[in-house]
Amino acid sequence: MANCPKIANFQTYFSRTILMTVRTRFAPSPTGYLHIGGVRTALFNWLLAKQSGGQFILRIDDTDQARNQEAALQPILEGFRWLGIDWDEGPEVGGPHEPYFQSARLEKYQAAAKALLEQGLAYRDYATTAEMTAERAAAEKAKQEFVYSRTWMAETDEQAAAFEAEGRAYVVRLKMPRVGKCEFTDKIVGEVSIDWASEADHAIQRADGTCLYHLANVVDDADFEITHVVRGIEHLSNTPRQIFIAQGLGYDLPVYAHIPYVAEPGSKKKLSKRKIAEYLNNKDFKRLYQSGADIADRIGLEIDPGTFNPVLVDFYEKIGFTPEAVVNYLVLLGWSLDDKTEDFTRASMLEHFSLDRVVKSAASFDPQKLLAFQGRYMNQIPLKKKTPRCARYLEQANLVETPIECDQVSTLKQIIEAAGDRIAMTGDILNFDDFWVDDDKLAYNEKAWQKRMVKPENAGFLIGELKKVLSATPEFAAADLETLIKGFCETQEIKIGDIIHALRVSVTGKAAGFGMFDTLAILGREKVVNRITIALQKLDDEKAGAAAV
RNA sequence: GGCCCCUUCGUCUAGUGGUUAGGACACCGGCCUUUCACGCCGGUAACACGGGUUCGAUCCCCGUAGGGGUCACCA
Repeated sequence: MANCPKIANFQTYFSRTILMTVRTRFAPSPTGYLHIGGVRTALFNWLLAKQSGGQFILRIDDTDQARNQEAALQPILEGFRWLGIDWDEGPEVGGPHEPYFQSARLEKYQAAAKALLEQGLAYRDYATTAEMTAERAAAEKAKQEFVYSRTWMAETDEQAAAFEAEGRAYVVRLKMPRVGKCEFTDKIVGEVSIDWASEADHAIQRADGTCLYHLANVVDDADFEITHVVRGIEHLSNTPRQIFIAQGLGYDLPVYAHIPYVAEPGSKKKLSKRKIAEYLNNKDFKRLYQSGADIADRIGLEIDPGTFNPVLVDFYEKIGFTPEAVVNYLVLLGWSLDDKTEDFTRASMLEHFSLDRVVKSAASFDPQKLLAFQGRYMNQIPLKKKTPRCARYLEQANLVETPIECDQVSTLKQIIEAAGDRIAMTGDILNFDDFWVDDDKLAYNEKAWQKRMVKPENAGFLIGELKKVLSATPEFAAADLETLIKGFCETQEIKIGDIIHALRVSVTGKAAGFGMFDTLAILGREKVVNRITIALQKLDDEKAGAAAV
């Protein structure tokens, strides 16, 4: 072979382009929500396929409910688009194996069921639901594994006719082996060995002729030429029966890789979107939720408990997370490259991802770490990109015109620059609403007001004096203001801290914010002076009121 | 309950038959500072337990405990 380069080349070519083309898939049900655990599974699939030039396929598992499917599908597709997880074949993009909706593929499944029936690998079962339930209950009562008696199994047309004469209808069940073991290698779990006998005779076709998940799944995976089935570990116990089906139908088996589920914050239970009320007891989860809820509230977004949920990706999009941050966080949830690398670009993920390094145990969702990634990514986004994103929130909160006006944009840019990493997600721009509200509508933080204005005896006097200086100065840039105010402090023989807190409350109403000189400069002389006047009036009124009592 | 899976700081994880068990987030302390953040410096903190095997086990084997998944005419 060594002296026969042509063949060697051919082999390389052949194995890369034909044998090794990786095709993976993600198969959501159109429920309307994209679960964060599901996204991670999809991401792993996507990475695995794309890193070697393969294809990632989106298939819609809607064998059960066909109603209102289009509406329920959109949020899922939008979520993937937002995250930059694109699909080579599937809804809206089509592909060579259309259709990609299971509801439209029934004939294929029925043909497969028929083939299994003909080979004696499946049978018509005429048991009623009640009879089946009774057998199951008996097994449970005896604390034994349920093994169907096959009393109502029909393997010949004569038997079938006899049951039908009794008015019975049939489902098609797999005739599972009852001896030996099903053995297969899982890329993550390792060697798996399960007794065939522990596999029930699972139904693959309903009485109404429609087919069930396991059959549809196997048929589609083969039809779509899926090479790697990467899915949640909850499917591990489904694998033997799917192998049984695939072998019965003469398919090549895909590579299986069962990844552990994403667990709840602070527990090892599977993360579930329904348990949000419970998760809200977790202080980190609550904080994440609350910061989102605050933003949603300010932009007038209706908080639908069904969708506004940190377990769903929708949530992050709505409050201004960066998709790259979410993806980076998720890729490290159950996978790592080495002992230190944490920041991954899409390219480096593609370069380094491998199933071999997927962790075997479940990983808890950690809102704090997600937030940390988000903060880091946000910092790297250039001002030019941040500005329009932030503007959207101001518009939605009616703090600026829609669309935002030109001079407002330049103010916004200054705010974003001055705020720096205080804006961790785009929606945080709403924390700086004080720049946009009318002077007489400014809300004052009561605690700060009391502490900085009311309690210090000379606060009013100092602010009054400062107002005179600020009114008179020709320059109003941050650097000039710093010199001016420091000079003012020297004149008054006070420390800068003695005036600046009172000043901040007076002009922003808040206890904290970014640099004071920046704040003044952005606000501009007119607003600053005006707000000080209003604040001093408020102080006077309150003192007069207090004296009267 | 049957079957299957998992177990390293609070969390995500790295790691090896001999390491001061590494990193990140969080937390605590300090510095910086007009507040809040950031940043910088430092710190606390883990191999579930019990038996083996071995000169030596976090690492290999067995068991125990704990946690979890799954047992549909759902997907």
